[in-house]
Order: sequence, then C-alpha cells, then structure tokens
Amino acid sequence: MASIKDIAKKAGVSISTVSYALNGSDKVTKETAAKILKIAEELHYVPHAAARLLKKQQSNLIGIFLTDFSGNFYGDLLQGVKEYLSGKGYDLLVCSGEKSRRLIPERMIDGAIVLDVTFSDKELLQYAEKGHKTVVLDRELLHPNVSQVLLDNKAGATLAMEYLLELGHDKIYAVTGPSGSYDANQRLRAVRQAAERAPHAQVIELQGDFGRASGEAAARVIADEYERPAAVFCLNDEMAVGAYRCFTSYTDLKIGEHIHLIGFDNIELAQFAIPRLATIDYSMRKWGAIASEQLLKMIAAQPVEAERIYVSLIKGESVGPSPSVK
Amino acid sequence: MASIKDIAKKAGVSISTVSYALNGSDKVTKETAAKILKIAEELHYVPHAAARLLKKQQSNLIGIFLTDFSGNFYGDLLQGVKEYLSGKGYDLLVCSGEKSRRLIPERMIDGAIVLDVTFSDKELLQYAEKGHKTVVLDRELLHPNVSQVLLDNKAGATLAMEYLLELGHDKIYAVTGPSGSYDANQRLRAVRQAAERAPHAQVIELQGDFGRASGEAAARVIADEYERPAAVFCLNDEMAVGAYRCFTSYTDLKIGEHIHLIGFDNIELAQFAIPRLATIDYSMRKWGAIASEQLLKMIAAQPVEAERIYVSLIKGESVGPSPSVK
DNA sequence: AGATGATATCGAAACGTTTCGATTCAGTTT
DNA sequence: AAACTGAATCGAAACGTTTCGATATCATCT
Repeated sequence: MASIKDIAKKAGVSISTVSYALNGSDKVTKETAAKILKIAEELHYVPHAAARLLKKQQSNLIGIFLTDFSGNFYGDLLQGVKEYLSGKGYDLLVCSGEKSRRLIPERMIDGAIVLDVTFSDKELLQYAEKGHKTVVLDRELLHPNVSQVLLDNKAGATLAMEYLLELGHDKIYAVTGPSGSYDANQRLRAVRQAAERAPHAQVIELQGDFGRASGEAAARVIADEYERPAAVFCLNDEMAVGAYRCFTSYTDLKIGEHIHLIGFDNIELAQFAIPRLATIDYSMRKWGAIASEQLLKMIAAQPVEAERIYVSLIKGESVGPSPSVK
Repeated sequence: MASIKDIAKKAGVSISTVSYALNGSDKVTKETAAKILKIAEELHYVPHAAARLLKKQQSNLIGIFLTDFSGNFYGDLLQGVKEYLSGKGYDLLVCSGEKSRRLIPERMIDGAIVLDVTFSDKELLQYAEKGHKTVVLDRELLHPNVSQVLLDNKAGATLAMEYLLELGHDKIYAVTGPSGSYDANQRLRAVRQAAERAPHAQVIELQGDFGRASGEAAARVIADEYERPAAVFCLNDEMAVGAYRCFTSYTDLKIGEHIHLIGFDNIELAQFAIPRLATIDYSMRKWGAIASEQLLKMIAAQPVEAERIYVSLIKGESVGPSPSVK
C-alpha cells in the first residue's frame, strides 16, 4: 500500500512536504503541491487511519451504543445521528454489547452517544472522568463531560392520561416498564400524578417490562377480570402491540369500544395496527440530531446545556369515548 | 493517559518487557509479569487502539455496510453477525452511507460484510484487489478476496408460485423489485419460469421497487382493474404491507378471499398483519452468522466456498383457495 | 576454570502520520 | 556587496505499540 513515503520518493521531496501538500497547507508552492497531489492520485494513496489517529489523537468517529439491534425502534434515531454527523466530517459506528465498549477507553472514537441501560452510571462517569465526551439518552448524569437529551416523558404520559380522562374513562390500567429504566420511571410518575388529580378514576398498575410479551400478559390479566369497559395505558407501544395480540386473538373484546388502548413511542407497528393505536409521538430523528450536535459541541469544548425532546398526542381509533358518558 | 512507557518507568523495567508481560508472553518471569500487571491495573492502563493497529495492521473490527438503518429488516441479521464475531474477539461496526466506506481503504477494519446496492461491483473489486476481504450478501462477485452468502431466492419464489398455483389461482400478479437488485432479479426469474410451467395461468408483472409505497401503488392498479379473485405475489414483504394498506383502506376487497396476497422475507410487520401474511421465510440470524464465519476464514487465509441460505414457505390466511376450484 | 547454553531483559527499529524548528535560497534592502 | 527578510523545503521527533536481535546473567557441563 502506498504511503506518504512512497509519494515523497517518487516526487523527489521530503515526507513533510508531502504531508503539507496533502493537507492543503499554503507552505508549499502551487506547482509542488500539484505534482504531489497528482502522484498521490496515481498511487491510489489513502492515508492510514491508525497512523493519523495516533498522531492527532482524533478519529472523527462517533460511537452510538445501543442495548441491541433488534426491533424497529432505533432506525430513525440512527438516521438522525448519521445525517447530522456526516455533514460535519464524522462517521458513525453503531455498537452493541459489553465488549464493544472497549472502543471508548482505547480512544478509537472521539465521543459516544449512549442509549443502553446495561451501561452503568458508574462506568459512564469513569469514562467521563478520563475525558471521554458522552451524550446520554436514557438517564440524567451530572458531569462536565456528559450531556443529556431526554424525552419529555412526563408531558407525554400526562397527555395520554388526560386524553383518557377527558373521554370519560374512569377505570384505567397502566402497564408499567422495567424499574431500571429512566423513561419508564418518568412515565409512571406522571401517571400517578395524573391519578391523584382525578380521584374519581380508578388507576390500576400492572407490571410490564417494555417487552411485547409482557404487554400480552398484562392484557390477559385485564381480559380475565373484565367487567366493564376500561382503558389501558401501555407505557410503550411494544407492550401495546402485545396487548393487541391478546385482545384480538384471546378475547372478543373490541379495541376502541370495549377496551381502549393507548401507547407511547409511535413505533411503526403501531401506525400499522388496526384500529390505529393512539400513542405519544416524538421525532426520533430530531432526537438523534440534537444528541449529535451536543456531542460535537462538547468535543469542540463549547458549552452545552441539556435539552428535552417534546412529544405530542396522536389520537387513534384504539381509544374511543367511555360508554358511561355517551 | 497511562501508556506502556509509564508502566515501564514505574516498574523499573524496559518498555519491551512491559509489552511482553501485557501480552502474556512466557519470556518474562512470573514475578516480573505479576508486578507489571499490578502496576498496569493501578494506572488503569488501556492499550491505545491506534498504536496497536498501526503496528499490527489489524484492528479486530469488522464493518457491515448497509444501505440505511431504517426498517426493521436488519435487526436479526446484525444480531447474528454480532453473536458470531464477539465470540471470536472481533467487534462489529455498522456502517451506512457512502462516506463511511473510507474505513475500508483506510485500513480501519479487518474485513467487510456488504448488503448495500449502492456499493458498485467495481468499487468492491477495487478493494478486493488491494487485499481487503469482503463477504457480499446481495450479489455474485468472483474474486479470491470476496465470498458470498446468498439467499435461495429462486427456491423461495418457486415455492410461493407453486403454492398459489396449487390452490387453483390462475390470475397472478407479480409485483417486482428494483432492477438493480440481485435478489429482485433472481425472484423475478423464478416467477417467470414458474409461469412458463403453468401456461393456463395468467401472470401479470407490475413494477415495484421493494418500497412500501410501490406495493400500495401496485395494489391500487390491481384494485382498479379488479374483475374476479386474483392472487398477488409481492416480491418482498415491505410491498405486501403496502398492498395491505391499499386493499383494506381503499377497497372493500377482503384479503384471503377476494384478493390473495403472498410476500417474501417474513418481516415482523408481516407476522403481525391481520390476516397473517403468507410469505417466504429464512433465518436472518443464520445469514449473518455464516457471513461472519466466512469473513473470518478469509482473514485467516483459509479457503471458503460460497454458501446459500435456505428458505421455507409460511402459509397464512392472506392466501386462500381460488373460488373457481371450490 | 573456561566454555556452553538457557533464560530474562533490554535497546532500537518499525508501523505512517503530523508538526516544530532548522536550513536553504532567492529576492530585497541598505 | 553585505546583510537581512521571507518563502519553500527539509530533518527529526513524536504519537504508543510490537518484535527482532543483542546483551547480560547465571547455572551447567566438560
């Protein structure tokens, strides 16, 4: 493979001159630069990333760390990140699994975006302490080298609850998420606050884990004790999808009539469900873009402040008015 | 950041001794090694990836190149790759977009898995020529540094066609894929061959592009000229999903009764559709695992031979018998 | 006792860049 | 003509490793 050294030899100049020419420095004459560039082209020269990284201590690579690749969840988020970064000369590496974290201390990436509950706060702080820049998407973490872009979970859950209450529902099941999840906890808190503000309504919590199966299981419990129309707020869409499956296959309760269902996240599957699932929407793409923006700012040692991603209610036929107020 | 040099100084030994100790060489005594390891631990030493890569010319990083991150399509594939690789000490980088290809010539990754039609054969061959090892998933390419793991598209499309024909369908629409796609072309060829073998049946081709919208558009054409029950073979599920949308919202044709629908890929959305979409299934996970296996073999300069991923028919209520044979 | 060999350690080169400071060589000023 | 300036180029060090060959040390064999 051709290296800068080969170019230097062929051009009859020193290595440093080649380097300057290749980097567009104005220290070299136009003619020399042109000659060098031409030879580089001929030799199909491509700089060796490792050598450059070793010297410059920056790779122009950003890592995003996810719990797993499965599910449709991350597509738009990644797209948002990628779009933003590629405009700035950075490339994105999608990483998953404990082992890939080595990329951080090994200084392979210039910064990390983290959406992975299996990453402990402690570990993140440790990296931050060593100077690695990080944007977290699933927790709050106070450190000069860490910034956060969080969903407005509270607003979303409140929106969902108020929607149900306004339609006259007074028996509401809340299918919760894993207790280790920041988003799940935030949403649950908002549900409880809404419940307190509506003492006439009965709010029943059922434990879920954000997985589809847990939504299905919760739905089964609800179906088994069914007496009268009720509403179900699944704290994410994935569980709502599970609930759909149960209600349509296991019972003959009609969604949007006998049982009312609302989710959170507006995943693709939800958009496709029949009847349309009511849910809380937000822009994943924007989430990714803002996270990237913050990360690059931190890398450039510019000040950043935590941001929040706003959410909105999407109505759907999966929620109808309570028959009691008809 | 602590380097090997700092350890050497603190331990009072030479740099090379530290390197040997850290790499578990038996050239150093147990005691020296223990002392060095202890100091490395204290100093939170982590090797600098760039330095090591520069010297060893290998990163233990594999890149997988995808057209985009969107859609649910790749989840299991990535999972399969990751699982296989992480057992072998390799990490996976998921790359998308033209710019990220620089990682190959810059020697940042030890090998590449490619499932990205925007990659030209020419470009791939160029890399191969320079010694970069590649496994391609979406084309056939003859080069000692390239290996391929392909779907058995022909078998799948044949399976689907025969299923429809057996059920008595004699008017079959085939919604095709983009002409640049290897998979689309293979499937289409098999459709045409099946059509030739069944001269009594009428097979009508409609151009699609594997995108959901094109499936929806094709369905609209079909609906507009609808006279009698017909079957539709969408050459991938994504288009079948689009067709669902059209048939259920735009017409009152009942899927599986008035109009029969079969897809290819068995994507998650298809599994969830009501009625269940008939389709062609294969293991994405296995696809990824085999591709990784081949790549590592090539890197280790072991011989490999092209493999094929087998497919199977999944029946679903979206296809019923033709009323003409009832 | 001197030669031999094995073992543990070391020094230095190499990987491919970037970049600082030094050098050369015009052209300009006095 | 000597001294000075600035531009173009060069040499060498540095980034953090690995690894080859050399050296030092010590026990063993004759």
